[in-house]
Amino acid sequence: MSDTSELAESLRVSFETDVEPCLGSGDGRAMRDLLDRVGDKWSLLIIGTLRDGALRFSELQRRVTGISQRMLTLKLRSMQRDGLVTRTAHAEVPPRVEYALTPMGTTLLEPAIALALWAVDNQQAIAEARASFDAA
Amino acid sequence: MSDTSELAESLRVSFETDVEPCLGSGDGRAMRDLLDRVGDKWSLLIIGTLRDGALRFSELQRRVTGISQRMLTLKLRSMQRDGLVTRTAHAEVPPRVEYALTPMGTTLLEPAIALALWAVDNQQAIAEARASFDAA
DNA sequence: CGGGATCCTACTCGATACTG
DNA sequence: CAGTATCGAGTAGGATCCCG
Repeated sequence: MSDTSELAESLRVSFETDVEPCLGSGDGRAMRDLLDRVGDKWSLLIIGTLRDGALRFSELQRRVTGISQRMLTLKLRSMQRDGLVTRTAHAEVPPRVEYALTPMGTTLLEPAIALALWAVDNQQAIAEARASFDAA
Repeated sequence: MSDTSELAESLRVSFETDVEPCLGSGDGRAMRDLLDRVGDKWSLLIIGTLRDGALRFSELQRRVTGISQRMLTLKLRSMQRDGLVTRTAHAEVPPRVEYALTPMGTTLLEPAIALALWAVDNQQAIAEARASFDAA
């Protein structure tokens, strides 16, 4: 596990000019916008599911366990609007619609994976912290 | 900008065993837990604000623009429970309470910064994608 | 100063039913 | 198959007042 200083050092030049106004103090517009978009229950899971290539609507719904038809529609529409996914409708019977990540959507995959790894690495520590906190 | 394959390659060993069940298909328990914790409107902004060291409650509220007293209290309590921040109350008059990141909270800073940088880098592209989508 | 207790609103999300 | 439409419950989050 590398500590934060390594990354922080490599990012020092851009850190104060770019991150300061968005992650830390101030209004954090960019960060808040991002969280409004993909900080919800499903968006990152959908993006993760699309990482291997295009999928049709029903296949997507089968893989993202528990998502309702409605939410899948809504989230896909929103992500399409933001330029994160493409929607390709094939004029056939029965209809076939495929969704895929755009180049920009793919670049989001990188920090998303980093976050997912953190989640996996620390989920047990968090559970323990929780338990000991609740004991008091 | 590096594409995703570089990181994906360096993480290949753990990717399928660790990320697969959480970011992509399946129930995505770890990822969902993480989003439930820090995927809200304020948590990551608070963590970002604490990156330079301990701050008192009122100072925190002044820096995280727009947060209500209530939400700051709630989020800090939740993050303390999860072992992400520490709360130190000094027995003085007037009372002084300081919050700081735990080591685990600091490690979360790393992927959080990566995400913040992505947000900054892509906010304009997203705004443009939105505009052109709405035009149709 | 650093909260706790309440009240209230707006929006999210799920379930269900219907359609091209 | 891939949606759209509608309803209803739950909840995040803001405003306000009070307390040690």
